[in-house]
Amino acid sequence: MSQRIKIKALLQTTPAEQEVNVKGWVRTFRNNQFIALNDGSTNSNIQIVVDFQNTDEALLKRITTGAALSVTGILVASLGKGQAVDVKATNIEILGDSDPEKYPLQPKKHSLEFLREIAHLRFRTNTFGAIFRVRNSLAFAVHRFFQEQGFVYLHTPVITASDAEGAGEAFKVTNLDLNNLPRTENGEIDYKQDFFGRATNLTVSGQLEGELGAMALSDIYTFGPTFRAENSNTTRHLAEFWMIEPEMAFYDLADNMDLAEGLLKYVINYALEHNREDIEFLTQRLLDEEKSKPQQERSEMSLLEKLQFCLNNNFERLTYTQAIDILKDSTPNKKKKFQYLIEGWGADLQSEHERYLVEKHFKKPVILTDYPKEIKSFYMRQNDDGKTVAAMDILFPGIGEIVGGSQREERLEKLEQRMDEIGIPKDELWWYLDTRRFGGCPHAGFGLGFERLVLFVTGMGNIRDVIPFPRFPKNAEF
RNA sequence: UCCUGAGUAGCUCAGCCGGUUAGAGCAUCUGACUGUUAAUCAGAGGGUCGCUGGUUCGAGCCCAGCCUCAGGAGCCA
Repeated sequence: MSQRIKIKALLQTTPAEQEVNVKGWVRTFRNNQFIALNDGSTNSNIQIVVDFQNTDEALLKRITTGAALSVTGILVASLGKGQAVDVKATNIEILGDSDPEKYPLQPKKHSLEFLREIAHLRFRTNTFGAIFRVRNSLAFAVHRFFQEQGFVYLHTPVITASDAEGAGEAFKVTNLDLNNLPRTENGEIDYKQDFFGRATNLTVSGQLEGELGAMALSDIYTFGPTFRAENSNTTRHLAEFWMIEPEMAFYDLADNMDLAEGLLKYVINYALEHNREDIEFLTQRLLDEEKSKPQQERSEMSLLEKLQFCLNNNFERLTYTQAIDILKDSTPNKKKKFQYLIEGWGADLQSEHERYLVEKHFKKPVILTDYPKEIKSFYMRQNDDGKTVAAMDILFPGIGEIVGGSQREERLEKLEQRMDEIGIPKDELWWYLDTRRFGGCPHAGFGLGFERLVLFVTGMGNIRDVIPFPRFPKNAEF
């Protein structure tokens, strides 16, 4: 028997009456004669032609939507119009039956909400097949980008003890008997008796540990899961998500921005080159979806055009102060259309303001820099004006903040002074401060939310649809 | 967590002013057809109307609480 060939390769093979073997899952079985078989290597199916008059009827009955088959047959030019080649089956083996009365996927359009409830099977749809092949390419491209530039992939811990980073609510990690918690004399939980001898949690960011690596290896990046116990119920947040966090010694803020912009363009370009078919499918999916919307709500560019536009244009770089000036003079601010009106310098920007800048004013990705220190983290380098820090946020259309980064404060005194002001315990972060004591140097880094990147490249609207098994409040199924 | 909307067949949805036996399309099953492209044609089966309580002679429909989902906001990546 012939060796199995994947459908992606088979579809590119010239038919010459050769025998082939394909394995995959039935998408549809039409007319008792035509099987659309898919193995996930591509969204396209191979059409299997069954000689139903000379095939056992019991076998035909078992060729149902979702069943796993091994088909051996002859590769021929198709007589039909929908495809170039067919496999004329000579032997069909049912590897796994699929009860059609119970199998939830039908050969029809399903809502994303329904598919989210059957996340274990949604990979078998065209949309999710495309999404997860694109996600795979983007992940691979991230590694390639950094590896090509000599960055070291550093694994930072998933379990951490520091609760001092201020990056959001953390999930507690404990081994204690929750029904019988040991208490101290004051009645507090006695974590000394816990597994690590202290309170621990799942990491909310690998940045601080990443900086330690950069202070020896020069350029490092992390790429791993991150956890936030925030009760966030939005299309842009997950309780478990993947983050890419590079840290670079001897980089300033401008170097940092160049790297981030370069990374985003590199990985988008990689996906366009390697997942053209999937991105074209997702582009069409979006166009079909928008047909039901009124004209004014439809996007000006298709997904494909948006991605290409992103590659061919420089991201707009401006300071927070410049952004405030633009927003203050903007029509929605003057006409009081913003829910939060921009009155002056110092206010945090709301989603509506970021959207205005990115989607209405500049109509391209925007990098905002030099925010007021009050609204940013303690580790960001203070600028000479005494008011702002060397921070940068990259804002993408439809997504909002996709990257958040900064030049890090390398001056021990300035860092300690800021920690005191905000009330961050210096003793807990003694190891972090040590890097400023022993050979501290200018350095910078950023965090890129991987799912937000996948959201942008696939054109999907809900972050829960671009990670295989999303974790969010009230949901940890699968 | 807050605001808004939704929850009726496996899926997508309709259901009038509270009134008799809750409907459609698709899917499924049975049969016909056999080069189909979400095949087509004919027929059949399929319901705890999210849950709990209340109002009423009578509730899918009204009221209260809860649960879940979606969109927006906050937190952020």
